[in-house]
Amino acid sequence: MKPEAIKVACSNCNLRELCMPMGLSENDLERLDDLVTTRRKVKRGSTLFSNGDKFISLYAIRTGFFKTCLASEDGRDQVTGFQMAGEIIGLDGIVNDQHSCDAVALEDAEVCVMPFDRIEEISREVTALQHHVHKIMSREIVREHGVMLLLGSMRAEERLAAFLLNLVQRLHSRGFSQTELVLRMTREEIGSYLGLKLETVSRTFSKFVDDGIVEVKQRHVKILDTEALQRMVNTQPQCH
Amino acid sequence: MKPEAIKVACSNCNLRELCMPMGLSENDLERLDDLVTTRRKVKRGSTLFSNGDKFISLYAIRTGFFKTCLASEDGRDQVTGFQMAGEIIGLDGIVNDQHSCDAVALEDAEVCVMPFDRIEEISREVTALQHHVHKIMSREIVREHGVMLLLGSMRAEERLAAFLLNLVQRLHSRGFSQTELVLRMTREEIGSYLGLKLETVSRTFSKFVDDGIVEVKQRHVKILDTEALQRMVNTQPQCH
DNA sequence: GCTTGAATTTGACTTAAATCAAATTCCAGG
DNA sequence: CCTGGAATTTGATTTAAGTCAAATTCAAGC
Repeated sequence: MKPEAIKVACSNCNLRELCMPMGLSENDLERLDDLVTTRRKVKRGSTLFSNGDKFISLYAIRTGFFKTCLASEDGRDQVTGFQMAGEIIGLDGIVNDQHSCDAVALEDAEVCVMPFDRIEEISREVTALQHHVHKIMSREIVREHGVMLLLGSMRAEERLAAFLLNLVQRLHSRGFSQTELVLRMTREEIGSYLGLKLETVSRTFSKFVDDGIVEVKQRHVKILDTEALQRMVNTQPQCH
Repeated sequence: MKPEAIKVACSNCNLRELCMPMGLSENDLERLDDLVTTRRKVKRGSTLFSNGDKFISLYAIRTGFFKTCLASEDGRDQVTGFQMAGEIIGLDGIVNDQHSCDAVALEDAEVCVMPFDRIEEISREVTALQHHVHKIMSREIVREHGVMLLLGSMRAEERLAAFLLNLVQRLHSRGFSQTELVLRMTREEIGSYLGLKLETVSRTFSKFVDDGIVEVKQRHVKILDTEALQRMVNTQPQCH
């Protein structure tokens, strides 16, 4: 059987509660199955879409891990987010009918391709989907507000603490450990996301290790003191 | 005649091309007039909505100037954006049915109140509106990407240059000067948005004045050398 | 199992921006 | 018109993070 022939069905996808609206009728669920036309595999290191590409579809990540990044002409580079299974990628393309960032797979990945005109079409009929799409976009806006807070007002340690907590929290809601994780990205990519140089990221990891807050073995991180990380994020740098 | 009795009509609002979809039939235009239930005046310094408020409506700014800001419990504060006439505010509230930031008027303002359930209802019937809503949200996502780039990788001068260029550009598209503007916000608010302290903002303004790039008289700014500002933003700090 | 280049860590030093402090300017309200 | 508090500017100093450099570890491909 050729890969394309495999029946793609959201209705029995195990990520449904992550990427699809809940509490739908049988009938609505069937309509949603029409959303995904195909699946697409993306090899580690290659791009799902690039800045300037025509925008046609949103993508639901089935497996794998992505980064999205902005690269301005002059060589400035900014990772704008890391996305994992169940998350939706490509929203940046809607405004101008073309993507405005690159989506790069940080490990072999597979995505569900959802043509946006279909999303809009079915949204008009299935209210729950319509609302869900709005929520997904709003969630992304709120997430970015959080990143702005991080970049605009936190110190290096606080940024890395917030980053680690965010990652484990998302992994945990996908059934993984609350305390252990494998980083899919380099120190440089973490740095780009957090507005820090890779050396600073490395040093901050080392400091956390010294303080007994985490164990780090390469990309393996074990969090020993979650509360210490939370205190860092929630506590305003002491005003003496 | 009581204020509420004034007929609210998007169909002949002079901001239509800014906040509403283009190229609608007569019929569709009439439907859109149902979007705005009331208008609301917001005095300078008071809030349109606050973090935690129940989310009911989006707001189209008719007149005035707003800032949106995040205030975490610990006193950290981050201005996430400045909004002017024709822009839509409140998108952050959709995900969790409550607002996650404060919207504060920086000058006396008036907004069109658009209950979100109506927006969704009419979106189902008027395709152009549906698509327009998606574009507005996507635009906000892309704008925030730009802010992340700014906060994550630019130096103070570059940030302020980008900020000024963005402001005049938006003002210009509303019919104002390309070179002169009145800042509606304090140095501290600019600093919060740009991830800088107010002293740094002030110093950077002074430097621009010394360099003959702008004239600054309090909140009045006259841009003398737009290209110099653009070069700052577009040029990666020299790698020697 | 080597080898080679990439990723990471660590150290020494520099620097941009923060901090602290004081002077000045500007309005808004009496 | 005056006055007091907020906003802004400017200076002196400190500091967190960046830069440059070198050593080390790791992992992929031969």
